[in-house]
Amino acid sequence: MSAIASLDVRPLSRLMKALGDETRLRMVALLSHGELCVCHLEKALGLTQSNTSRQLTVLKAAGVVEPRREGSWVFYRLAPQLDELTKSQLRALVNAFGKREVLRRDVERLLRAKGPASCK
Amino acid sequence: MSAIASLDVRPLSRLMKALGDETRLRMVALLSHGELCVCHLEKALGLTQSNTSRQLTVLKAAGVVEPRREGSWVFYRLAPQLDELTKSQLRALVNAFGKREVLRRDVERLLRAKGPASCK
DNA sequence: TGGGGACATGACGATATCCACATGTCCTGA
DNA sequence: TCAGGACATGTGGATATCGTCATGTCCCCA
Repeated sequence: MSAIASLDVRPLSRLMKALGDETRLRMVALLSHGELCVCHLEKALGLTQSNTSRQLTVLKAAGVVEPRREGSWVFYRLAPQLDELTKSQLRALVNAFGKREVLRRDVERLLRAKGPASCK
Repeated sequence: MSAIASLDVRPLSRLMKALGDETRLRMVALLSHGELCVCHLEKALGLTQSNTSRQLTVLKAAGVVEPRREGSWVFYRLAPQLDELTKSQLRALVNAFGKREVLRRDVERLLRAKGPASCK
C-alpha cells in the first residue's frame, strides 16, 4: 500500500516545531558551540529571564536540549537524538552553525565571564 | 559585540515553522521524490481537498514548494532555496527522505496513475 | 455554452502559542 | 536562619494556527 503511511515523522515534526522560532533557533545556534547556563543565554540574546526560561522549557520538552544543574545555576546543552530523522537534521543544523566562527567566539567569551563574575 | 545578533535566522525559522507539522512534513517527504499534483497528495495522505490545499499554501508561503500549472491541475515541487541555512537544512531533509526506497515507489505509482486515469 | 472536475479561499469555532508580570522554589553564603 | 541570586511556573490577554463547510474561480470537454 502506501509507504508514506508507515513513515513516522512525529519526532521530526516535534523538532521542527520547536525550532520554528527565531529565539529558540538562536539559542540552538549558541548551544551548537557548547553548553551555556540560562543567564548566559539571557544576556546574549537580550531576553527577559522569564522568557529565556520558557523557551528553554519548550526546547527541553521537544528533546532538543537537556539541563544539567551545577550548584545555583543550570546549564543547557544539545541533547542526543534517538530518532534517525531528527538526528540527521539536528546534526546538519549544528554543522551549519558550527561553521560560524564568530558564534564560537561569542560562546567562549560568555564562558570566560562565568568564573569569577558568575552571571551577574 | 555579540555575533548572534548578526546571525539572521529568520529564513530558517520560517522554514522550520512550516515543517513543524506532521502533514506538511509528509508532503515534503513525498515531494522529495518528485513533483505531484494536489489530488495525488490528497489521496496519498488521506486528507480533504480543502485541507490539502491549505497546507500547500502554507508550504508555498514559506518558500518550501512552488506550483506549476498544467491544464486543469497544479503540480507542486520543492522550491530552490536562496538562503544558505535553509538550503543546507532542506537538502539534509531531502537526503534523509530520499533514502526511503518505499517512498520513491509510492511516488512512482502515483505518477503512473496520472496519465489515463488522471487523479480520479 | 453549459456542466463538471481540480483547486483556492472566505468564514468561523476550537485550540495553541507567545510574552509579560508576578510569585514560587531551590541553592548558597553570610 | 535569613537574604538574595538563579530559575521555574501560574495567570491572563493578545495573537496565530488548525480543520471544516461552503462557496468561488479556472480550465477542459461534450
